[in-house]
Amino acid sequence: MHKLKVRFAPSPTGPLHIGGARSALFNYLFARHEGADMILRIEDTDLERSRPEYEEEIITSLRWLGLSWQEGIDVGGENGPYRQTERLEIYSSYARQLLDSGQAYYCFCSQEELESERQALLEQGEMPRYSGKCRHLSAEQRQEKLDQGLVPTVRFQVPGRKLYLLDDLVRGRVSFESDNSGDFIIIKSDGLPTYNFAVVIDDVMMGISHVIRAEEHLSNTPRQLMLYDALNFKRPEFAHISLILGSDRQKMSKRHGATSLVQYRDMGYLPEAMFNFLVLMGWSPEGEQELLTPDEAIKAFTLERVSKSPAVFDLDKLNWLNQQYLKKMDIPALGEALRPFLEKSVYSDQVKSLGQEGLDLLLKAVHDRLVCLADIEEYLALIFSDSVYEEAAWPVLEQETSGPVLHAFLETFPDLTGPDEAGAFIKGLIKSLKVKPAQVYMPLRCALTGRTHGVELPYLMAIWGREETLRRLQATLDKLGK
RNA sequence: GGCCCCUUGGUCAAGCGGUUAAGACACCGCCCUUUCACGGCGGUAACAGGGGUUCGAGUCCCCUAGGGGUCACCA
Repeated sequence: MHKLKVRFAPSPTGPLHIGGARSALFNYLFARHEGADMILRIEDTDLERSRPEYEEEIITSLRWLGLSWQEGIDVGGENGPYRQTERLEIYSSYARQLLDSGQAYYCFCSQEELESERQALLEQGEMPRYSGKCRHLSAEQRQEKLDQGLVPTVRFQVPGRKLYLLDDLVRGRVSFESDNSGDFIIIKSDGLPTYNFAVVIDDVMMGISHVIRAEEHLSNTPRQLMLYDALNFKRPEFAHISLILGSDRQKMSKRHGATSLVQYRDMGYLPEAMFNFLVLMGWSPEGEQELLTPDEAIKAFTLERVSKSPAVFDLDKLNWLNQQYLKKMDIPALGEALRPFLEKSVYSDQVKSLGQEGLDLLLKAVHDRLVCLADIEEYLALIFSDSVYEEAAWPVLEQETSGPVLHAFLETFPDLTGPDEAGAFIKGLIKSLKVKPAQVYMPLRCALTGRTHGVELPYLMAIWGREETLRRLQATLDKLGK
């Protein structure tokens, strides 16, 4: 029994998409669970759209997620090269083989020609597929075209009336009729292979045992099966996992918000949370566990438990997961994770002036409330900029009991050293004034921040110190005219 | 339109012939913390429809409807 092997084979035509990340992740989980190897291959045969910087970005994204692979573009391996544009001789030699055995032929039809044929068929209500008119060109005709300077494509000759069966590891048995597909191009006029051709050859040459990919490739699979047969290749196992949809049940796209992994990273989602979230999209472990470490996911992952139906991307759940992971961090780790966000903040200078002690206070104050790291900015605004009063703050401030409370605070608030003292002071105030806690906390909060929600007041006071705390209070009192 | 796939609460989902149809997110309520939040407890809410098969169907089969994917010299 050969060692099992999987691959993730993105096109460097854009940043790594959520869906692509999930495909990569499932390959990774399968590989780790089975003790298989994983390959990272770059499918860059679309010269127009492929860009080296996307290749970099995709690798960065995969690493950020915590994935690793044994062979591939950046780590090497004995089945390279791992970039398709560096394997062109391989594809041509197999194309040659199909040409020689009569299973493929040169096609001289121009793109304009093909387009108008397609339109004509469409108008007749027929389905658009290649007519096969270059199929039977004689050697002379072929030479004539070549002499005219026409550059041909190579088309695979699809066998007629043949049933192709696929026993997909997640979808079960799927069958296709060969007649539904016209002769398709395997080598483009620029000499590069098309996806369906290159993917088959690479998967075989690289010893891939399991092709785990998104469902959008399911209807490509019959064409690939034809190629496996024509080339006398042994087929790998296939597993087509369902798509991730936007909230309107359409394929995820820009208008659904952030779709790439780096965007989520930059918003301050933790890789562990993203990993956990993605694992739960289209797969579930036995039992009721929702929070999974990578090792737990690896241990539990099997293709049998992969869902057939598409999953809608649920930002609420991601947020919840992220918050869970954030809360699990200790203060130093949180500070570390938050550092880039603090550095690029408009309040970065104020944060620096806080010193280590003040920073720790700040971290403790926001620890339980952050949903994602980028949220820190709104808390920094709360602390470092003048109050922006929200509508709901005024009724609180205008309550009958609020005036006396605020004045009492103003007159007796001491110079203090930490949040515990500040908390004790507030409690004392409640006692001496004989009012309900809410009648002290809420007006104070509104007076100091202009908001009805926010971090713990004692922490705020400790961070500000006496002078700043009272200045804020006075500013609000001035506004109230009291 | 042809072909292919999918269909359990708003969302993720468990279920693989017999269950009061789990759990999680979101939402709502209560409690805790003498504030907001965090946390705890509880609640609302689902087998797309119709035929079969079976003693018995969310689970198996067929049809209908809905959704999605794909039909490129893109992958």
